[in-house]
Amino acid sequence: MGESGNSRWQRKKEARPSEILDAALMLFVDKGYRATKMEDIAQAAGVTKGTPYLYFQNKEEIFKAVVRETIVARMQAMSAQLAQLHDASGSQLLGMALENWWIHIGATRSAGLCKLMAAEATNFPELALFYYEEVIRPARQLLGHIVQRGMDSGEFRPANIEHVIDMLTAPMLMTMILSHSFGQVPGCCESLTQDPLAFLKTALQLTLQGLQNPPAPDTQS
Amino acid sequence: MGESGNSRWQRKKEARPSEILDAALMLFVDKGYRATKMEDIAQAAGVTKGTPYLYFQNKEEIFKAVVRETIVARMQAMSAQLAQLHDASGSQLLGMALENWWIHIGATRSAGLCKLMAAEATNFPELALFYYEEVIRPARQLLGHIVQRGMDSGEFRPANIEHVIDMLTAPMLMTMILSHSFGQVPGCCESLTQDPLAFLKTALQLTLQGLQNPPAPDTQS
DNA sequence: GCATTTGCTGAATTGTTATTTATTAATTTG
DNA sequence: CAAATTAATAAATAACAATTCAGCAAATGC
Repeated sequence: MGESGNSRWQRKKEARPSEILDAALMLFVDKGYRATKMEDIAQAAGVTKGTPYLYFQNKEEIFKAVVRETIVARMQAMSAQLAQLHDASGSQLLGMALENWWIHIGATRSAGLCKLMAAEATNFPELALFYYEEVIRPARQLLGHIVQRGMDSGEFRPANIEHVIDMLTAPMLMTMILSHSFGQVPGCCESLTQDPLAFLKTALQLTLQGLQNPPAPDTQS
Repeated sequence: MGESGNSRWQRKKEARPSEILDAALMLFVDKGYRATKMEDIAQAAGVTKGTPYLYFQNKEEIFKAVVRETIVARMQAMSAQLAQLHDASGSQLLGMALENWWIHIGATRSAGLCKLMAAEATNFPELALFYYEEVIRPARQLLGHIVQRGMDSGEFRPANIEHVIDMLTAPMLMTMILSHSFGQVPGCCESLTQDPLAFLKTALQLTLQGLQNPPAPDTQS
């Protein structure tokens, strides 16, 4: 098997797609969708310009494949895992859901894809729709089910479900977005939470505290 | 004075800069920084490609001017206004600060600039630094002072100031970002808060409730 | 080894866009 | 009203980047 520098290239039909997707993930997270050049992806994957087009229709399909292989796959695993726990309380389930999201997505490269989509949704509406259907809707649905069941069982007091989902979601989203935007720029770092997980836990506690049944009359109907 | 269609163009040395900035604001909010073409700005301002270069060095300077004329100017006004109120409680001040931000920035086109900066910070680090110094740092400092004073006076219990700022900020940021990303894409709208101000008020109540002095031991030191 | 297949290359094509600058024409001035 | 001034134009420049495709060379089979 030829070493690097020996023959001009290697034939690797099987390995190419995942090599290309790995390279693409890295670059998309680093530079965003538009700013990532096909040639850069090719080079990072150890091939030349034309090769990615032998395995994927175009840049857009590469992006979709990356999202499927990372975020969608992990979401499904998390979802299945939570579905097992029929005896856990709503608070416990929400805590697990958010902590899992943080561990498997928020704290990984994939979080960069979440930021990327918020960043470029308007310029690439087809990608936005894809991401909405595959990621945002299922994720919100999962949280919504947990909250709804908690309200039905009397664990949580009645409240606007969408607002509750937004509240559970906002700290996570902000953390993912900031750490992949200003957090990457030298000189802007001061404003970044040094310990994201601690912040997320605090935020969750606060929201759950306000959601618990007895207290004050404030959340919308 | 020639009407439109009469002579090929009008000379308006005084009015040009603001016409150009108005057009630029609209387009930046709509398409983002990179995707906004100088020629589009020119056309929207009723001039041709070359003209903006007579009044501004380049695209970057146009963007900075837009941010100064909108967000920075309004922040200074809000800041000055809050500085007057020496008798208000911390909760009141925070409520006013966030509601003002929503009214004067969050609910206006300017919110699109906030989203834009989060979106493109990594590709345009110089702009990111400018925005950080002119907007993010002052805004966080203002909130930080209010929270600090509230903690000193005993109104708020001790907590990690940066975390509190993040918590106050996250719902606002998320609302501004989502409404200018997925919120603009037909088909993604379902997930958007229909009544952002109601959501923001709910979120603030919840955070203040957790910050008030007596209760449970949860926020970090 | 030789012929065939096919993974891969890289030059060419097509399209985009920030910025410069020579030129044009509205306005001003004397 | 004819110079002089200068706001504005628009063509040219200089990149850059997605995608295509004719041809090359690594595998494979015989």
